[in-house]
Amino acid sequence: MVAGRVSRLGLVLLGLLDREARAGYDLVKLFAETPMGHFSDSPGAIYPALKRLEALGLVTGADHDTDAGRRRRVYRVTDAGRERLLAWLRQPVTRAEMQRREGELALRFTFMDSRVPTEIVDAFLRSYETTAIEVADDLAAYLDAGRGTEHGRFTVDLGLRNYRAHVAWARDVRRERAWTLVRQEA
Amino acid sequence: MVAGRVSRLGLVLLGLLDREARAGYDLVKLFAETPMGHFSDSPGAIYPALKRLEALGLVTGADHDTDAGRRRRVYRVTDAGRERLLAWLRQPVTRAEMQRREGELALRFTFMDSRVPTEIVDAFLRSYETTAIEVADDLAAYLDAGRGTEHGRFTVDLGLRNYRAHVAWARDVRRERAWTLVRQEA
DNA sequence: AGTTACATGTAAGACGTTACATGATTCA
DNA sequence: TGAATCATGTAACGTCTTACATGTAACT
Repeated sequence: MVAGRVSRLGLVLLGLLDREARAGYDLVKLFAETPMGHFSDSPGAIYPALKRLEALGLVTGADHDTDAGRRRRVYRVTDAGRERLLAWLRQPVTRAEMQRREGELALRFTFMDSRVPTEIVDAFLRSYETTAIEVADDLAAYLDAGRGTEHGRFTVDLGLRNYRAHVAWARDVRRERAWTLVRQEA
Repeated sequence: MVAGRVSRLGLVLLGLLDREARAGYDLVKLFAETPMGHFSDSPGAIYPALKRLEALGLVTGADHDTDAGRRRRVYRVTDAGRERLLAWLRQPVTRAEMQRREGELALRFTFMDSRVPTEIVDAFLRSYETTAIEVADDLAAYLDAGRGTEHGRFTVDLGLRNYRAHVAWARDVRRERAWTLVRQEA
């Protein structure tokens, strides 16, 4: 295990690079275009993040000269980087994480493709669903208790609706996965 | 208008202090207990933020000695602070804001209590609903276009469900507001 | 007497935002 | 030739996180 923290942006970059080797500029464009968990599409964030990943030995950058002599530094994930990425994906779903950083969990799911063992994905979705249920129950209890201001309660209600959507999502994805697994076996 | 940026945490503190004068410790506890848009309940964030607000002249802190000689620095919002808070609440709802910082908008609604003119609250909810519809439509279009990986599409689907919940929420809140207004007139 | 809760703060470090700088290439 | 795009970076700045420090008061 490599020492040193990796920021959320770093982990996302790791996930993207694991799929396909890319240059920093490609990633900048990618963030600007895709409607994902909204990250800084600013080079001032991405280039330093890539350098940090390289310093930790999680990615390696190689200067490729394109057809036209333009320099491009293409990064690819190392074995240690792949390990680190998997460690991130494998992390259990906690309430703290779900409440603190909405979207980071979904992001993890995004990177759980064919390389990740099915059991890990299943475990993720199961714990995602149960955790979302817990959080939703908490919010519902808060509303039942009748605390907070009127608008504060409305805001909590919005959170509650969101978590219910999370629950339904996890359930639906699991269902769809079960369905495709059955089809594959047939 | 006071110059100088105010962080999101700063704005939240401003909103809370506008309601009721409090000491830093009260705010620390508040964040630790309430299930709101998840902020750092760490003193290392809150105390400096209060000092920044004070330096900008948006709040004033006064040392009160409690019954028992324990020192407590109680902060209250100044006129300039109230102005700044209102300016924040009045800001139009933009797509960028909705996509970048989920929850900040809901936070704004939380602080729109009786002091805020009804028209502003109505305008907020209306633009909130239309903006959420726009964003949801975008995500739906992305899914229709069939781009992205399988799991990436699932993640976008989660986002879509969330935005649909936002739309429904805004609609319901508006409806309920209309209802209570009718009751008040009767 | 020792632990918990009250209450305020500082210091180090990491990270992201914004803005700027640089230079090559392609296209009008 | 000039503008837009490609492509990589740096510097300043503010803010949050984590961890630590300090001291009082209440409870057991």
